Amino acid sequence: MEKTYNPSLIEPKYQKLWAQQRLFSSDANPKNPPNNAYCIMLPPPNITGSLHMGHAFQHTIMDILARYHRAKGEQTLWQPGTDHAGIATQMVVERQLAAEKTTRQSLGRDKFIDRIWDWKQKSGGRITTQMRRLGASVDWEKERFTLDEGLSAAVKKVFIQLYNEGLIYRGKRLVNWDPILQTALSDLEVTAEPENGFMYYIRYPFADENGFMEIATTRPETILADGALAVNPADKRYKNMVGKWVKVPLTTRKIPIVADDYVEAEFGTGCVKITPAHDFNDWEVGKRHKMEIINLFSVDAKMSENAPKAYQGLDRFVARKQIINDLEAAGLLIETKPHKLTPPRGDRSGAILEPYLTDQWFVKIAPLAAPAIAAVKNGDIKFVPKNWDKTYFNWMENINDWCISRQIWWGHRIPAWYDENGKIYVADSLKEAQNQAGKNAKLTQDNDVLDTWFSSALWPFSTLGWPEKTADLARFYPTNILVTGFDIIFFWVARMIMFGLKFTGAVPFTEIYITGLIRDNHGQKMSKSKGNVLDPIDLIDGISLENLLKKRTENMMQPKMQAKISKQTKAEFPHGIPAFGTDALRFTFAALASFGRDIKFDFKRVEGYRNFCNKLWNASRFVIMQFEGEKINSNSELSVADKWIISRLQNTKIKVAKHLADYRFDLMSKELYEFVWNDYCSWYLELSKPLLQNDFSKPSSQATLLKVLDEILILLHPIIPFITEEIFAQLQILSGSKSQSLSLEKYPEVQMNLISAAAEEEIQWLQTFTLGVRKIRSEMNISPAKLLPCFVQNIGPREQKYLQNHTKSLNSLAKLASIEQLENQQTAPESAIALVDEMKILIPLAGLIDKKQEIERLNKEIEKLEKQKNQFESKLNNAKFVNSAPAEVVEKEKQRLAASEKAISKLASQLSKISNL
RNA sequence: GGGCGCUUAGCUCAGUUGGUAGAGCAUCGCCCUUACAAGGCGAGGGUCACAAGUUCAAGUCUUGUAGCGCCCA
Repeated sequence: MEKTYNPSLIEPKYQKLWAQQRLFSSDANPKNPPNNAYCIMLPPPNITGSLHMGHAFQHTIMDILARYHRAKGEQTLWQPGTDHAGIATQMVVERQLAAEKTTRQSLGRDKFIDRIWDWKQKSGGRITTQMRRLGASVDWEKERFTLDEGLSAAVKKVFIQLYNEGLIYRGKRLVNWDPILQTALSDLEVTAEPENGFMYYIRYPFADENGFMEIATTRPETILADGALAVNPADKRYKNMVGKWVKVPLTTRKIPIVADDYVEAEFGTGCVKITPAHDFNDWEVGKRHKMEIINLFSVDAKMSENAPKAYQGLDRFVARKQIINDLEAAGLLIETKPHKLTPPRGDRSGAILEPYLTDQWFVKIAPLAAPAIAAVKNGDIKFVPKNWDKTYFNWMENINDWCISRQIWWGHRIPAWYDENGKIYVADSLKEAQNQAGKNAKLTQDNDVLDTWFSSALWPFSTLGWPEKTADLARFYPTNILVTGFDIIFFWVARMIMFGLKFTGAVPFTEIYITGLIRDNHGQKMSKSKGNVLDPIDLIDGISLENLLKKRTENMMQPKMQAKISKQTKAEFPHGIPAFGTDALRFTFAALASFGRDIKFDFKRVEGYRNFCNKLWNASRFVIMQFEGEKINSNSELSVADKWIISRLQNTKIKVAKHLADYRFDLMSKELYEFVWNDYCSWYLELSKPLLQNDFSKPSSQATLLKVLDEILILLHPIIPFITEEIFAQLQILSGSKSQSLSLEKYPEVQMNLISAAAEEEIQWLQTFTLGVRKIRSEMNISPAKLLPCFVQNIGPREQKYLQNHTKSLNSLAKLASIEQLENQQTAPESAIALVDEMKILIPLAGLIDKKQEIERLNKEIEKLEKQKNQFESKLNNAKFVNSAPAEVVEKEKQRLAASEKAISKLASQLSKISNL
């Protein structure tokens, strides 16, 4: 084996091996009845995307679960695939067309869609390639795409059924309209951040008398489509105005003043304009008061023919300027004040959205939401951590109908046809629609496609072959757990639950693990525009500062930021990023996976876990070196040290299993980290060294070294599959066996009979002994290489036995020249002292240790013990404590007091002894 | 405005039914000891945001205050 762990030599090997051997096929381990199946659905990544830290994090977690359950012998399917991402994908290809100075319109619908498929062929699914680098043990043979034939059939079936049940309807509604993409968006695709804008104060002259009403608005261009002015009915200022009419500025129209509770008297002037066609609230008010509805804009947010001639064809913001000028000229503009507002923007295009009146398709959501709420309330589905159910309920209980039509071309085309009279026929095919409409009807299909999330909502069962009754569906559905981020609870999770229950009658998954969001080391969201993005592949392979800078500052939307980003990057990564390897990155993700909602990612952590891999690597080297040319005898009698590490191993397995069951991957990885580094490497390997020198204890040490390492590898394999696979292969060479892969090894069971309290007590004694000597050595500045003589005194039968068992080990661990026993009445030489329970360890000062220093050290130690003693004493002197605390707690406290008193007296007598010398 | 959450060592975070506050990194010593300097041995470092309450006992339970954050409207 190489002296240093080098992931780049290991990882490609096993990536290939796993793929070639089809080790992660979900057809392995089948049993009938299918009571041992385990299934995770990969949240299908967007095909335009690439693997980011969030993916890598979630994929690591899913992989740990998949590998663990597979090793437990369950028939495991981790279902991969990608999402067609309607708008995002269409934008990518439209941008290419723009570069070629053409448009999708001039290309035509069919050619455009062909073009997207071409693009998908070439560069789509970049994430799936990267997933292989991460070691994701998905079943690639089952990979699906949301526009696959089968999945498309499922979408159609669902649409038709919902339509026939009246749960999908078409209607003229205000929707969030993106004037750049020229499509409707669902509520969830809208973002709103505070921005600087203006509040305009405007006069509306009364129609039949002198004077004005004054209103405040942030959108003066919509004046032209006003349906009324409104005031609060309780507002005394305007009591007499209700029912009067005003002239709409810059038009010839007149509108009434109405009273409506919606108006807040304290806001602005207390009088607002109502524009039913261009504001969601106004739409409701308009309906209540039966107002005229004027649609002022065309699809690209320019003034339509419904606007006065002077403004027709103007962009909305140009029109706003013009209208303000005209109002001012007419003396109707009172003032303009700066104002913070939160305009709705499209999450893809960034355009300010228009509430826009169009015909759209909607899912009537309330009847679907009710059972989906119940499923979580009654525990059929559990959120992990539990608190997320509140977020879910909060949204589900206030849910609006879902606008599912999009005016784009890439996606599932809506299976609806219209005849000349506009009558709708929803059907599986044109032929079927024609059957419904009659031979003579001339049918045209709806141009729109469905929201991408409509097909993703079917993912857990459509990927398994639904609506066909496939074996996979029977075996793997309902799936076991969904792993995803809280940002898509509404977009995706809730909709899967609704559709899953509706169409399969069962929940799509029984647990939902909500991961935190990976942020940078300052807690900032990672984003291209902030220039703080880390690419998981760069952490694996490493990247030079130069390339990192290039990556972070290339194609910036705001070139201003470039200098700042360069500076930050140089400060954080002065030498770029070293290659840490996949395993180190995966271990880091596991260690970070606590239940917090934000995860600050510091690349220093990766370094630490890379070091852990190196530690494991070198420990394995040590083990392998102990066997060169030797047979392993696994039937020899175990030493106490052997029993101890095997006992510790059982405890570790118990804890690992518990943490996995609780989805506490952070605690799971910490447990393994500590066991491997502390118990196995720091103590057991060191303990084994003298035992390996002795022909009697050697065979059991060899066997134990190997057995424990072997189990360590299997336990760690779900987290760090590559390095463990490589070490396993090395051990295979040693033992001459020929297992194909570590991932086929059975997960080790806990063996309760191997837990030995006696061995744990004995080794703990040995550890305390060793630490006591080391502490003296270090505090007295004695070289680690110097072998020290040592006396022990006040020895009971237990100590007698332990000393007999471990003299060699103690000599080796504590670097002692000798351990001599003194009778209690014998006087020891002038010494530094350490205690192991009742027993004294004495290290003679002679020439090595400064007396003054030892006095100081003892004083410090006694002071510390006194402090503790006082705490125990004051507790025990408190009658209330003694009377009300459980007896065992009181007893424990008494023991602590006694122990500290004994220790103090021993140290104090030693102190006086050497002080008097 | 409604909902959810956070505040523990310099930094990043654990902390089980309340019972002597922990880890990694960073810091400071001493060591190239034959698995590992990506390492070994040892050390220092905390009024658990603040206040009140419940309790024999509060980082942990309750209420309030301050600061920060996210989601929804």
